Amino acid sequence: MSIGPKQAIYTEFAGVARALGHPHRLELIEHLAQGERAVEALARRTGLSVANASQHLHQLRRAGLVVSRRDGRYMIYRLADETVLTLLSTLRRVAERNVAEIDRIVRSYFDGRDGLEPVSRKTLLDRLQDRQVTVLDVRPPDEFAAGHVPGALNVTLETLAQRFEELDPAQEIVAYCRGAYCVLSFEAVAALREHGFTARRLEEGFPEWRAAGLPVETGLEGAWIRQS
Amino acid sequence: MSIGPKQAIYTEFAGVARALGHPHRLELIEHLAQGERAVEALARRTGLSVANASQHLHQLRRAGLVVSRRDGRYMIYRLADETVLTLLSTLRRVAERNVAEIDRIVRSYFDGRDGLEPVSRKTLLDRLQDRQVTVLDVRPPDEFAAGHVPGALNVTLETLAQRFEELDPAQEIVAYCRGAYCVLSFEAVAALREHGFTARRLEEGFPEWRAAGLPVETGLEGAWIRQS
DNA sequence: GTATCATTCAATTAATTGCTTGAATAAGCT
DNA sequence: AGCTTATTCAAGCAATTAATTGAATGATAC
Repeated sequence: MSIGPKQAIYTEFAGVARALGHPHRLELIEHLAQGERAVEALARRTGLSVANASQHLHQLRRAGLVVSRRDGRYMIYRLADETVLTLLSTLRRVAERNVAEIDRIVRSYFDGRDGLEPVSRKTLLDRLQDRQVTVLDVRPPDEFAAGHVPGALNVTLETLAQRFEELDPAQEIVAYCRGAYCVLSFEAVAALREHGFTARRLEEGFPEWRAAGLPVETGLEGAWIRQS
Repeated sequence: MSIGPKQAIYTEFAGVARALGHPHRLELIEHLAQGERAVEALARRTGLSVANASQHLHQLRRAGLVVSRRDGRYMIYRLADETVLTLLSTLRRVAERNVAEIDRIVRSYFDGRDGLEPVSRKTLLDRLQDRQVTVLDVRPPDEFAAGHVPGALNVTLETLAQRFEELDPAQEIVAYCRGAYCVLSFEAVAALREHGFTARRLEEGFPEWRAAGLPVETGLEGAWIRQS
């Protein structure tokens, strides 16, 4: 029995959805959202074996969500285009809204660490222009160097813990990292609050900031510490 | 080994994506986008066995994409909320843009039947207000009755073929049905063009029209035929 | 050429998915 | 109560998927 064109097209749509249907692949996409990466780097950062990462990347490529090119002996993967991020963000919104389990996980892991609403991109942009805020970027230095919110300080949880006194207690602090569910920004906010700072998280991560066309700064200038 | 909160949340996201990862479930959602339906009605319209449809609906419900309530001996399913349609629409956009196979299918099945760009919702709305257009709704009468583009005529391909002479050849015709890939609207446009009419498809279906907050008319008044 | 490194391929295993079939619930009708 | 209808459950089978392992390919460095 042959299928009609609608079924054929829906099969392709389903193929794309399936490609998003594994946590490891979502995490690979999260890393690719920071910039293009080779297989081994992705495997290391996600904790997957290289062969396993390679196979997941193939599935993403077959679905058209990522593309690859060879550079010497490295195979460089990157997201196919910016609509992939939009799709992921929509998936997140629908899931947060309709899956009770997500709310439960967020509460049990993060509650008490972040009782306040996260800061929206627009709010942060406004405060940034008035220099009313200190921004912390909790990602690894190479991702920070490839692009970050202008004026942001790049810190690890360790360096942060050692250098609280260098931060201005009068100024609100906003922390962000790769995406909405980065544990690091939750931890940073929790640590800051314990020390009496006013701290909140940015609602999403840096890829969404850049995708929204907001200003981006590159380089390692603000690694630590540039007080505004 | 235990997994962190991010992995746990990504597992939930992946679950939602997986629920969209089967053509039958996408088709079930397409029908549910027209309005709430009982299991047997969905099974009949999609050509699935009742047990099979029931199981697919359970998966959609587990993922939070649909909800159900009992009404007498019927179990009525409906989309969880309007964000589900947004997600589907985003999935469509990403897939159309990045999956070469979809372009191939569209060409081989539909090309020659629709060389022209489809009409956007906004364009149709403008022309509607100037009464410059005849709108055809190619869906079954019950879906038409539950809501349609104001002034649209509800036709089947059969009735259309018999009553070309009742249409005004001077006026452009726009046809639509459930979604972007409804074969019926392609067929209707093809038939109309063969008879010398200027006909195009609406870019998407009625659910997207309604979701965009555009005017909706209900009832069977325009079943056939109300010349403007 | 040989050695080395990054990636992919191929084979295997365990787990999951999709579908069918027939029985079990659940609600309404007479 | 008994009958009918709508839906779900449970068992079973074929097909697919995820992950591991070790071998094979492709490219650079010596």
